[in-house]
Amino acid sequence: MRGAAEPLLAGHTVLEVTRHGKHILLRFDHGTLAIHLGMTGKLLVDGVPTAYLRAEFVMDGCRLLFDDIRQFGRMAWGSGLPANVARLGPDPLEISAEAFAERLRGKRGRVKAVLLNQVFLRGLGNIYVDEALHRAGVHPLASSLSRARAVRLHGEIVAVLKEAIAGGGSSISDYVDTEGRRGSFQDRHRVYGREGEACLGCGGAVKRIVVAQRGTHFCPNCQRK
DNA sequence: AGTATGACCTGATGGC
DNA sequence: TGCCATCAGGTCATAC
Repeated sequence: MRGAAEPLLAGHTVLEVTRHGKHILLRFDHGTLAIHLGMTGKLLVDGVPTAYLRAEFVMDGCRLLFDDIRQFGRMAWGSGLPANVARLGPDPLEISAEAFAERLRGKRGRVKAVLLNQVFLRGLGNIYVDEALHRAGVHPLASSLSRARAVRLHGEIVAVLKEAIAGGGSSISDYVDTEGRRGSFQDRHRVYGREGEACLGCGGAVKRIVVAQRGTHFCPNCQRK
């Protein structure tokens, strides 16, 4: 490895690669390296280094590059899990609908802000929150949901994540996988980035507001508080 | 506990 | 043509 973590990792072996929320975990025999891609980060296998190279992992058989134009990405190390990773909430694909509903019931505040909070639920970013809320018919400013609506929301979160993963993710500008391939899910966004365009459900105009300091896209007709 | 604001960072975009 | 302001978003620090 070349980069800040070189003395820590030189000579050690990657035992396993997993995902934890938005973090990619490289497990070693003496601890775990968590990599967060931020917005524009990329992990590239045998890629071409750019001016934005953050780290290079030189391994038997390949080189793994951590490239990040905007430099919002970060790496963290822990002898177990890094602390900022260990404190994250449950994975939406693992928690049951009932447990999700119960967890949401204990939260006050706007549902969009709650879903973006990685300590509440790990892995959802701005795009997928907007998409899941639209599918579930829930207004981003809703502040308390019935149990039935919470269960439905969980189902739509799971559906959106599974479809996005199957589509290779959303490549708005920078995202590519380790082979440099763009995702296709951006073509299936129903509200995100579609301000002023027709809602695919009712034909009305998609509206954009700011919630929790994030651009928020929704249909005022299909999504209720 | 919630909400808001600014900082970080660079490229794309629009106005003049 | 070119300069400048603005925007995009994940997380964290800080303040109310």
